[in-house]
Amino acid sequence: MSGNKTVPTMKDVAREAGVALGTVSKVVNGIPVGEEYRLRVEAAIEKLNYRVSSYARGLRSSKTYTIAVMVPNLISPFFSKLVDCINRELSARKYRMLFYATDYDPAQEQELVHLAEQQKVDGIICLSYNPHLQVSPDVPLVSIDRYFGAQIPCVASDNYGGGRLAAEKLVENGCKNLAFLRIGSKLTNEPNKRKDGFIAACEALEVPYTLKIVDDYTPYAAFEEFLMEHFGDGRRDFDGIFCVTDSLAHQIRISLQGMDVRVPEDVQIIGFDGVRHFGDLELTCSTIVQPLEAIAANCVELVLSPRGENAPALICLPVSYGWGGTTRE
Amino acid sequence: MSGNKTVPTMKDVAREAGVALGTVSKVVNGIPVGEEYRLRVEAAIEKLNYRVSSYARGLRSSKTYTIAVMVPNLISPFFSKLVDCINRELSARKYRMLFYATDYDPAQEQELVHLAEQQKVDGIICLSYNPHLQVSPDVPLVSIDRYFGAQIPCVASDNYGGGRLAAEKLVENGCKNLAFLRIGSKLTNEPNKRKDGFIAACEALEVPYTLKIVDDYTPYAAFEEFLMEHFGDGRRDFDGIFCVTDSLAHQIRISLQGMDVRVPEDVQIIGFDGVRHFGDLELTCSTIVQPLEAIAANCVELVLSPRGENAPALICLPVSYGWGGTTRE
DNA sequence: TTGTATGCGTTATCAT
DNA sequence: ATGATAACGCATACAA
Repeated sequence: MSGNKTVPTMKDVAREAGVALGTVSKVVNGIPVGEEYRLRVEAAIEKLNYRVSSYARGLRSSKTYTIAVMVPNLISPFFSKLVDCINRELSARKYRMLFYATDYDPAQEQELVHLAEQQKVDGIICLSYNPHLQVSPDVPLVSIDRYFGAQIPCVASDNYGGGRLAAEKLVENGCKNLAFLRIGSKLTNEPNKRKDGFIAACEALEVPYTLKIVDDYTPYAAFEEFLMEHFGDGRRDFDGIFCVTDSLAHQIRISLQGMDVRVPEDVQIIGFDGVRHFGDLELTCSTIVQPLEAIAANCVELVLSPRGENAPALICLPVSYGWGGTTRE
Repeated sequence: MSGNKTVPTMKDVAREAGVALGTVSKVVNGIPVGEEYRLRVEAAIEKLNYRVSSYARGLRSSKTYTIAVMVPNLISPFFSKLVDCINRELSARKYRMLFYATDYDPAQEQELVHLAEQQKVDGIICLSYNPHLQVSPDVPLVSIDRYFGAQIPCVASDNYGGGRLAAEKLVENGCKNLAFLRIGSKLTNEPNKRKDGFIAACEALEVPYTLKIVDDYTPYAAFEEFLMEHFGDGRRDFDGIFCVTDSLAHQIRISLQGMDVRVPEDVQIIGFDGVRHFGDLELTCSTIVQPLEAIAANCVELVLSPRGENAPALICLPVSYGWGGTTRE
């Protein structure tokens, strides 16, 4: 016992094992070394309970095994499950996750990117709402759901296909008059394509449709009015509604039930995301399910792989329909 | 332009500003320095877009402004909201969050503690299911919901009071026959006190009660059987049920409705946690709400404050009742 | 194959 | 108040 109560360093291990510093480093990094030496070093490491300092290592080799992950928050079940999946994917590869929440604030997003750079992470995975995000070219960045340009890979669900699928399912279930309800950022991002796909399918199927689209700052009451207008006094203007998210679908369903409109008997509703009650129970509504595991896997794969020349600029992953009680069948 | 494409270092800033290295360091760290010099340094920092390397800083001063946070997963809305709150609290203090999910695996929890130590974090906040967690004494650790002993501060809700409150509310709402349903780890942890408080209140109020307690590995079907036994064939053995979590309350409600038992007309249900639909909409059931913001604030406060002699060993935070549709009133 | 020495970017301790 | 210099713990090129 040295009697010194400081945390052991590589030098301590070397002294304990009676070998040179470099030898310890090699053992720690899995570089071949004499069997005899290796055992001595391993024993010393065990005895001293030694751990490499990732700060010293990061300083020296600027490889930190850390990825920064940035989403608006962890309260929304969609985001939190996404981060959960990314974390699993990173853990499996022995990477650590530095987490940042942005609260949809572009300035904070920018700030966090800087923080992440300062932290010298090996890469950044972000779901950003800042269209002008400035990112230093020497830290790999992968974007989810927002296309920044060819130099920044973007991973997203097949939002367009999801919109089509929603319309097709509703029609297949007998709907004759459809509506698309959307609340969210006006910025061009991948989820906007949900509407495009929906419209395309409606037109292909020659089914009439109505759009109700409002921005983030519009109170939900705008939808209440819309519903009152089309379902008040026994009116049943629509028999199929596609909502841009499961969250909106949930709220619409509550509102309709408050108006004595039956779901799914009078109106069928399809949401988007695939959110489940308590994260892993039933779907909260019939929905277009986003493949979160696949999205996460692709993000991690992209952010860790050296930015090859032939790196894809946009990866679009297939969605699927999931029944959750708000449609027939 | 130096033409050098490497990231700028403090030395570069010093050269650019025509001052010494130490001066730059002082400016960066807010240590008083001549006005003239400060401006020159700040200009150089701006021009070169310089960022301190937290790895070099961590190596030198072993202060990393990073806290490791460890919970079983981010899928459960309770955990994800908890982590969201902790993250907010850390961000406000300019701390970063290193996130780890454990999947309830004790071995993995231990592994992650080691990783966190290696990472040389300034502290660890964890919600652990490993009763034998070994943690090095020189990294501050704060535990949520599990009391490890006087040397490790624990932050928890007033689970006992919550159990009492649940029973009292049910009785206040007219219930005559209560049941407590629990699924979860058998390990002694703070949430176990929910049952104790419930029982205490039932006995004080002289209301009959029944317990149905199973462990994590029991399939949910055990509860189906229990319900069939007490509510099948028109039986109504209980008119008030206290479930150990909102998640269980949700499942019980679904099962009961499938048996044509009306909630809350025939049976009132109270859960525990305060989980909301989509994180911020209505409560998923009538429930005992845990003060997550307060829990997070206390954890962060404790983990960052030097382990004083008079540091509390257990902080118990008040819960409240929230109506969520599964009780009358 | 093993040991030695240098430097990564900072901070802190000295002289100046 | 400012400038030079020595660590911090590790990886690696180089010498033995």
